[in-house]
Amino acid sequence: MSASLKDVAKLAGVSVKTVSNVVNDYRYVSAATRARVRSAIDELGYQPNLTARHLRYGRSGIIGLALPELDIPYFAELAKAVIGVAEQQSWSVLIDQTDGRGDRERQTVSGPRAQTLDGLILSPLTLDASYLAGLREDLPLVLLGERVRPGTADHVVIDNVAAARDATRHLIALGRRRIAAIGDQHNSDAGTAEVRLRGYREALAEAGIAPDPALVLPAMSYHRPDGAEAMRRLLTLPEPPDAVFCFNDLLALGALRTLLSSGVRVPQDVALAGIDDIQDGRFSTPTLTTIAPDKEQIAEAAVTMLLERVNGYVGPPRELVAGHRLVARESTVGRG
Amino acid sequence: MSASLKDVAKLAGVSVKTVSNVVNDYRYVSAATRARVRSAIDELGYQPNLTARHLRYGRSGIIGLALPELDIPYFAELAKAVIGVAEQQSWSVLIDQTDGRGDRERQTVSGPRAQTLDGLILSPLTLDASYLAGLREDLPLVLLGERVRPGTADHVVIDNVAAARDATRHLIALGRRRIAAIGDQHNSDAGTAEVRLRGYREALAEAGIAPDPALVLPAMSYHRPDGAEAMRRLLTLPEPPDAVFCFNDLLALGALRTLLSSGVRVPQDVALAGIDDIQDGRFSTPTLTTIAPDKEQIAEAAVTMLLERVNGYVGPPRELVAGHRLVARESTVGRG
DNA sequence: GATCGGGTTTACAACGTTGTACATCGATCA
DNA sequence: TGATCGATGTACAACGTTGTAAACCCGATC
Repeated sequence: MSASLKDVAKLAGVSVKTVSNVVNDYRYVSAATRARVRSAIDELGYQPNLTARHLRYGRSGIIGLALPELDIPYFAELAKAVIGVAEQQSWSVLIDQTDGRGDRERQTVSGPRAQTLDGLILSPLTLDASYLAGLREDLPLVLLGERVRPGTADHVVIDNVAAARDATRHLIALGRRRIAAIGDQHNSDAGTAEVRLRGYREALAEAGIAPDPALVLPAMSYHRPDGAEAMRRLLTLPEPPDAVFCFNDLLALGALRTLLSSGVRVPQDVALAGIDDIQDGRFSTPTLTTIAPDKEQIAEAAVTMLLERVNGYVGPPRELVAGHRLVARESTVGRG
Repeated sequence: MSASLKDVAKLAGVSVKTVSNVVNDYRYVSAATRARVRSAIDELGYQPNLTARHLRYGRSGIIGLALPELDIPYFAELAKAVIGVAEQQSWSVLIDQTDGRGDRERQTVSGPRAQTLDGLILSPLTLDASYLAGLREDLPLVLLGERVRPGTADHVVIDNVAAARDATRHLIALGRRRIAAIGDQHNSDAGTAEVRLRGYREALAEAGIAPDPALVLPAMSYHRPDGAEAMRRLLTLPEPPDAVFCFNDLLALGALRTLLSSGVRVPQDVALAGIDDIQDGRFSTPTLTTIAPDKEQIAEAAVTMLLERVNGYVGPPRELVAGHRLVARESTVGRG
């Protein structure tokens, strides 16, 4: 058992509250008393019991971070950043993995575990409207990503239309004309897939390239095997693409695997670009051209907005658009 | 504010304790009362306040997982598994990133944040003896990995000597004779590096291959750039290796990058193997031969051992050796 | 008809903390 | 000299929960 205020008080011969006052640097404690209490604290190795504090304050000091899976590099890197930022402000982060399943996501936001949280940063995959219904109505919430109707909660995004457009423009600028897209998803509207698809189409339109529906491939999820599979199908087309834009880097790495093991040269035969700038893409061969979202900024903004809400800020839902930039690597421009 | 027992009690016209009894399925509550309380609970949407419970019980329901960095795939995959197992038993996991720095690790185990934890799973990089001194002496602890003198706490490992030996044997069986090792670390004794180096040497000795010190390269840390850099140096040797065993997969992926961008063929010119079986290695080109530790088993064992301690088990420190197996892929055996 | 016993319910205290209100004290001021 | 003031310290209650012990009620027992 660790020492409590009571133990310290007894040892120092003062009241419990006085010890509490010392611990909290309350102004009106005489130097003598303070010294006596301090030494008692040291002697007993007292550390305040955070659980009791949290009960008293009606807060837990813990925010939740709900994301699909930690072994997806983008989310791992994001989690790292979020934890880092939160830690700087003495907040702890509890990670919940939703597996991208709607029921798990709902449970996360409404289950008893959510009860302990002072706020939640949610990076949903399947978020629909019914979702927010289950919410503790007083739980501060920040949403990450695009799959949300604006106006439901604070959220942090990147401009996915622009990101996809930038990537596609880059491929066009290289002289490619048959540009495929991997990562379409039919079921979800207003999802990431839709906006990235829009950006892709806009870039094609700008360049006066007629869109070919056969070049737009769906992906069940956004993992490497999905990209590999989609690429296999693209290679069977009578007229295969000369460039592929994948809606995230994992899909691109999967596609890359298929290309290389099929003897297709990248980027000579097919140029390849993704989104996320995960670390793997910096060490693949060829290295992967990608759109790099500013993850630090995203994490920083998410935590900041959330803590503002936790601290009582009220106001209409806010949206922050974090920056992104094109990082051209070997998979499109070859070896410099 | 969410409803408390008191609110429910008032609505149902019973005492607070009776509501508590209903919530906890206490035996002696009449059917009528129970029904009345239940409906009051539903009406108010009552959910127990876990913070208060934890205070009452002297527990937080939260275990810590301290690891170097989440963006290292091995740790991300491990974290995923640990969180999954803990969740099944209704425990929450709080992740702490130590960055592999000793001071951060020490802070993790002794700082105020540790105060809230019921137990800690620690995967240290620089753990030394002074480390455990700062520990809350009553904090249940499970250590992961090898960098620990046995006898200090429960810990879960794989047989790193055997793992390294298996990988090296595999390279030898392919007919390679100049086998390099990347990942040596001088400063730490009894660390992962040392045991893996030992396994490597044992396998060489078995095969009657004279060890060449020039083929053993250190790595500052175990990230991709370290592997890439070490490989660069190996390639400058008058007699470069025909195989490389890296002490983890990230080093191997870094080395692979260097090899391929130098025009060296893998595995024809140089065969390559790592340890960890991270997902990247299944989609690199060539795919990466590796030693796969049973991460599920590790996570399962760590959580189980920890919760046993939390639940009062006392006894001498235990050690569990989790399984591992060789996964031969293209980087050694080429394309099947 | 008083006693017993078991089911059922309740009041109270406690986990460790801090806000509020009040008590105490010495010094200052009219 | 007595009132006032600020500095310092304290007792108490409360956050929401549950263990303990005791109270209550009813039917069965003697």
